Amino acid sequence: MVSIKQIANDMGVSTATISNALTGKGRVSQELTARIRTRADELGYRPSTAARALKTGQTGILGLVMPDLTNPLFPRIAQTLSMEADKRKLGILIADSRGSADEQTEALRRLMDRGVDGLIVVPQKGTTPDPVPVPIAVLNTASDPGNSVSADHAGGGALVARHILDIGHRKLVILGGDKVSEVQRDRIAGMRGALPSDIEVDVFWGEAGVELAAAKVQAGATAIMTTSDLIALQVRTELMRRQISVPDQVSLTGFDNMSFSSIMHPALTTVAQNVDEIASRAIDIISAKISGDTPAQEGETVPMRLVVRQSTSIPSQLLTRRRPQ
Amino acid sequence: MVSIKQIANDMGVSTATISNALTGKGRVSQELTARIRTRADELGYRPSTAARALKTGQTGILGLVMPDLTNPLFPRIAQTLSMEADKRKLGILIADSRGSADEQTEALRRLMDRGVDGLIVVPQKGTTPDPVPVPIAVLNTASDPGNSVSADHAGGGALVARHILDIGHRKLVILGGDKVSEVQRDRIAGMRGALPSDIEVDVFWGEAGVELAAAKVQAGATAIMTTSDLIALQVRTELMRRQISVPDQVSLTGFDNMSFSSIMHPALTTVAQNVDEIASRAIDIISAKISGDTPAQEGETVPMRLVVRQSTSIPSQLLTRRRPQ
DNA sequence: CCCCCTTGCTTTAACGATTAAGCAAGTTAG
DNA sequence: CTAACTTGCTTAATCGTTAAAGCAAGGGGG
Repeated sequence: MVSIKQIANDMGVSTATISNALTGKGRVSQELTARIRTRADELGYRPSTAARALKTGQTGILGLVMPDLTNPLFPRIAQTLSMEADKRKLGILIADSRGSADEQTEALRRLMDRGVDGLIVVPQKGTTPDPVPVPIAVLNTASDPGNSVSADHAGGGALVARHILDIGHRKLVILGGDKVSEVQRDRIAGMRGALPSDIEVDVFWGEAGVELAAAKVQAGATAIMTTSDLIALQVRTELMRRQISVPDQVSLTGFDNMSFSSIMHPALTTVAQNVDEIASRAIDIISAKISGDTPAQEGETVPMRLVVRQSTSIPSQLLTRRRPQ
Repeated sequence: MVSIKQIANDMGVSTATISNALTGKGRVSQELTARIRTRADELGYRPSTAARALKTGQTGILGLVMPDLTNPLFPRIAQTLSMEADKRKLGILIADSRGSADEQTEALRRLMDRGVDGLIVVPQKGTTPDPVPVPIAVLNTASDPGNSVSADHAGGGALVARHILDIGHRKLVILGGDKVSEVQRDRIAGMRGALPSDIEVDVFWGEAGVELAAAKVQAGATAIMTTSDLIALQVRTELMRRQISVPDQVSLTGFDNMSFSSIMHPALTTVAQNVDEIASRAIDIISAKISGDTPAQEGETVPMRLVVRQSTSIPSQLLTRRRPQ
């Protein structure tokens, strides 16, 4: 590995001048700067991040903590984050907070020990990450007071609920996955908030809820809104078992626009997060905090987008009533 | 941040002794070592990875390069890798080689610049990562001469083909996603290798292949084997459009046992990778290489596992022929 | 003509750890 | 009793970079 010292010897100048020329700081003549740059390239000089980190106290590394790396959203977040980080010459060190809040604390500690300049944390459901001595951006949901940026989950819930109302459904089921998740609670709160009080609606949770929801359809409900595409797919399978057709007999919606939701049958109406925008803002926020600025937009949410596909349609009663006319 | 120097001053000994006591090297009395350890804990001492990296030339960081972080397998690889790495006190820096071979080279360079001790690379389809001056483990497939560890994709193909044969299918379709992918080519080679020569089989590729495969079913084929659950789901949707039922009229198989394959309808017969084992071996190999040892098992494959679900069954001709008896 | 400022470079001291070499005291062997 | 070794510590150099401070030479203002 060629160091600044070797370039200095090679060119007969001091290491300080090399450093100044390469970083653009200090005072070095244009001509010498150019020569140094050229020579450094020729020699294949690559600055030692370790030395730089030691001297400046900055590693140029961001820590990313996720509750479960197998979360289907993780890849998309990781990818956008990684691109945005590249642009700013930052690296991304990942850590899995696997299941527990304790593991989350452990993960934070490990990343801190590695000297990360900042942290991006998607908290465990129902937890608040411990305070840390480095800048942190929290990706959760608006109702979390520590939230730095997130999708407007409540708004997304409202979007899908209004869609279901608009096409004529009046007897609905809402199905959530995990009551502990603030995100899912916000989604459901958004749905409920968009429904007038004369709409009949049941809310179920978890695995057991899948059957309850299907049963409710047999008792007259015409639409099931879930908080996740994965749950929607499960419901779809249960409905199939009971020979209830989607969307003819019941409309079905998901959340998050996962890979399979456009290719399953029927293609699933869902609500998409603008993951790019969220990741990009997260990096903006954390970068600003690292530079000591007050980040603009901290705490704001990013609108969600309704993706209407074939799993939702006008309730069959309306159709049959309409047809005779 | 408390440094070794401060502990040294605090306790009236030299920094070398602190370092020796804490790392277990050199010669320090048991008693003093214990005292130093205690005091270091009290003061909340955390070694500076930057200083250590600078002096020793080792960062304790592994680079993970994937062709597409949104690849559904990525989360599982990342998670297991991250757990195994934790055990060995290693960190994982991620990089996306987004699409092109050039980007892959770029990603490698970025990670190298950060001083990673080793690299784990899932190469871009049809490419070989450039040679790098650090230990590298390649996760691809057996037919890649540079492969360090991977699932036995050909073996997996053979497993699923034999299953289809066993239950009585004689006219088959194989459907691949991308001809450029060595992984998919190996899977298909494995399928074909397991089929006797009197079996009728067509091989199609890509988007267009989905319709061709469905058409072939209408022309008498009774089973479709795909190289990915995602493709299988697409086929399933196309079959539904043509009112061909799975598995009554045609059996369908996927690959990779993705999140949705157990909950779609019908639940998909597929072939699962032992991702844990692969990730764990990858870390073993890279760790061995970093320590200068020759890794055991390099180049070996990990067996795949057939997961039989409802999407495959005895061909209907056999059933109808059998029933009258 | 002298003082002061600017420019362009060098000197020097860090950052926090590791590690080879050194040294004093105590131990063992012959 | 002395030479040689062991034990337990210290000294000092080093990894590669940055940055404050210093200094010589040239230029401009009064």
